[in-house]
Formats: sequence, structure tokens, C-alpha cells
Amino acid sequence: MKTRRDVYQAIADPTRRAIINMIATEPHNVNTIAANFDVTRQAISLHIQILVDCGLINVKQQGRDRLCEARLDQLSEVSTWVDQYRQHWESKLDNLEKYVEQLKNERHGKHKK
Amino acid sequence: MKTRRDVYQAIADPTRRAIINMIATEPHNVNTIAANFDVTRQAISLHIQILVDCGLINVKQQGRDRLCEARLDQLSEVSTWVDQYRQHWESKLDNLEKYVEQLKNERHGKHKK
DNA sequence: CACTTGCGCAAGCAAATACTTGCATTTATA
DNA sequence: TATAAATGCAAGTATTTGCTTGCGCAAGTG
Repeated sequence: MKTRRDVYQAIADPTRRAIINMIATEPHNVNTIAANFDVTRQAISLHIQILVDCGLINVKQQGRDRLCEARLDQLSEVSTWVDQYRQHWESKLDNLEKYVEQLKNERHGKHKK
Repeated sequence: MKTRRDVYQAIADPTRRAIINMIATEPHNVNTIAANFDVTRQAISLHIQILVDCGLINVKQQGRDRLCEARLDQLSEVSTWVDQYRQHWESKLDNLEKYVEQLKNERHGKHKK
């Protein structure tokens, strides 16, 4: 049975979302990531494995470390799915248009955080 | 044990996403929804229950029918989470813009389906 | 008032999850 | 070269899913 782990499945788990958050700005190795959670390294390792499987994380072997880097563009699938309904909860589509405009501006004015 | 079913968990299942899709434009009762899937009504009923639990569906009793209406604004939580990473795959932003444009057109020229 | 229709509830199950502990392997390092 | 550090792999377990079948009940209908 093909393991049907897709992106939606991947981000369904809060721990995995937290992991993504952790490496969103800069890559970290497995142990560093694991150190931030209460569960064992093995558990985190498994979560990472799942994230790798669905393309959300890219692992780069670096000596004895495995650098985990986020491939956030993989989230676009979810983004697209959700956005198709945006007009249903934002009274007007024009709002989305403004939203995109706003995002474009943010893109130019390098992010802070 | 508090059932921790959140929106992410809810949309993780393809059947549930399909259900949301089905009632996105107009409400349907449970049997009508179930008729569109290969699984039993009970299975669908359970999925609907889950969607109701996390606020993605609103059920209105209408005689012996239970009209299921989508509360798509509940998806904003997911949208917000994903969007915080959007700048990481910003190249896709222009595509979204085109997408919005396309949606606007569809809006004017009433959809078919 | 029988009968059909729309549904929920509950019991039972197989498979998938989320974790853990234990052990093996590879790569720096003192 | 021993030793520590960073991980993966494997086995075992408790839960949580996703479904099914069976049953009961309330709301329309002929």
C-alpha cells in the first residue's frame, strides 16, 4: 500500500508544523531540532522523514550532520487549495487583489522578522 | 482525552477536502454528499462530524434533512499559517496574481459545473 | 397508520500513527 | 586510535483513524 503521505497530511501534525517553523529561516541538523521538543530524537527523526517524503524538507549531508532545510514552496499546493475559497470568506475578490498587491510590496521591502 | 481535531487535521483527509469542495458553492444534505463517494453513508457522516467539530461545516436541521453548509472562513487559520511563508516562494506570487485575474473573469461569466 | 427516507449511535476491526528503547554505523576529535 | 557525537534502523506498544454492519428513531407520504 503506497504510503499516501501528502503535504496536507504532513502539516496536520502540530509538531511537524513547529519543525517547519524552526527551519523556515535557517537550516538545522536533526539533533538541534530534536532538542527543541519533549519527545525523543527518534520521534523527531521520523517526523522529519515524513516531511522529507512529501518534499517539505530537503536534507543535506554535511559531515556527520544532516542539515534540514525547508522547501516552503511545497506549501503552495495547500495555499492554492485554500485560496480558491478565499472569495467565499472575504466578501469581495477585490480584497484578495489588494492582498496580493500588499504581498508584492512586502516582497520588495525585504522582510523583517 | 480531548479530541484534538483542528482544521489542519480536518483537511488532511482527501475525502473531507472533497466534501468541502462539494458544498462550497451550495449546501447539501448528508445523503446527497454520501452518494458522491464510494464509502458508506456512515463513513461520510463521520467525516462530516469531524468537519463540524472544527467549525468547517455548519449543519442546519431542515425537516428530516441535515443541510451541510461550508464555513470556509474557518480555513483562514490555515491560510494565515501558510501565507507567512509565502515570501519564500514568492516567484509564485505572480502566478497567484494571474490566478486572481482568472477568478475575476469566472465571477463575471457565471461558472458552469 | 404502515412504509420509506434521512440520519445518528454503537460495536468491531484493520491499518496507520506517534512514540519509545536498544543497537549499529559513520564521522569528527582529543 | 579510542571516544564522543549525530543519526538511522528495527521491534514493540498505545492510540487514533477510517470503515463497516446492525439497529433505532424521527419526519414525510401514500
